Amino acid sequence: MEMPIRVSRDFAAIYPDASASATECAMNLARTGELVLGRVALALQPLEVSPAGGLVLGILKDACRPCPPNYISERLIVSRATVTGVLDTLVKRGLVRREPHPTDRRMVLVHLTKAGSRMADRVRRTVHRGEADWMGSLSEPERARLTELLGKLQRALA
Amino acid sequence: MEMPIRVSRDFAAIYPDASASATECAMNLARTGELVLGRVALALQPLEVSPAGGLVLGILKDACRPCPPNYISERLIVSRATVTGVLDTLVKRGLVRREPHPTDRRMVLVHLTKAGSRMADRVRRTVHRGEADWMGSLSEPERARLTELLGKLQRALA
DNA sequence: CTCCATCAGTTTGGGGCCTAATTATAAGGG
DNA sequence: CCCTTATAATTAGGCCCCAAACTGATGGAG
Repeated sequence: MEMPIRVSRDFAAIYPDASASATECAMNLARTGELVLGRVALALQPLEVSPAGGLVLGILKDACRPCPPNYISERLIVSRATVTGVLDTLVKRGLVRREPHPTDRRMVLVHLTKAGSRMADRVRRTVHRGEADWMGSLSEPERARLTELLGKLQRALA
Repeated sequence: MEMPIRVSRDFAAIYPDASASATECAMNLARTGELVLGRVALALQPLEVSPAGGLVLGILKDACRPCPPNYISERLIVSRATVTGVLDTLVKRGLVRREPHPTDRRMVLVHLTKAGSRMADRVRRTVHRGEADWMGSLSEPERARLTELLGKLQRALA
């Protein structure tokens, strides 16, 4: 497996209105993103929490108070339907509790349980330790440059 | 929404054995990868093919001959069970056909239909056009640098 | 006050992805 | 030749993700 992924030599001839450098960036971004997510999922496996579940716990922990699913959906940049599902599994694990909103009966407030609060901390520590570990192949200036380039791209993609 | 994603100022104090630059890279890699995949999925929507399905068609097209699912699974870096599912939907769309292997009865050979072959071409053209489009925010040297950094990281992550 | 557009959350249905277990076949050692 | 091990594909069960449809509840226009 070659790394990074490269397009074939005659790419430009086959796809005249494409750009080899753009295609290489895109393929490598997708690949690297998946590798990163895979590492995170692996690190979280012993905690029995999914990456999405871990992110939700973090959002609730940061908020310091119960939040409606709607708020979580916006922070996670994910549909409300997805949040419903993630919350279901967190509730099953006893990390989170759904309670009715005191005044607006359309809403639900998601509470972090004691166990959920502890788990949020463990998740963060575990994930960040892993990141520091496998990012060792890039120097500090390289990391800064990478983050900068990704930011530029994100502004174009969002 | 800030771009790129940045960690809070007191990150180092909260997570002593983590690295702020590593965490920022990881979060932005995950985010950017998802944005890229989202763009690809959006571009392919009119063709009624999923990104995974498009990749499978491309692999079969490149091979120039029928392939066993096992081969597709290795090229796609995805489990065989997943390939079974993707092939099911491609079969439903009439883009692909399963036939028994002539000598080894454990195996199946996946054939590209005429429609599948045409679709493989359309998918590639569509995706590459999109890439050239939204990668416009990065100059050629920036793209080269980004691909290089991603390659370095991939070697550490694989 | 009544109706209706809007909003929150869930449900439904459809993919994609995984691991583990299952079924069938193949191939090698005794 | 038989038995064990390995291999190919599928199935089962679970999570993540989405769009669209549905259910209540809210709140403003008339």
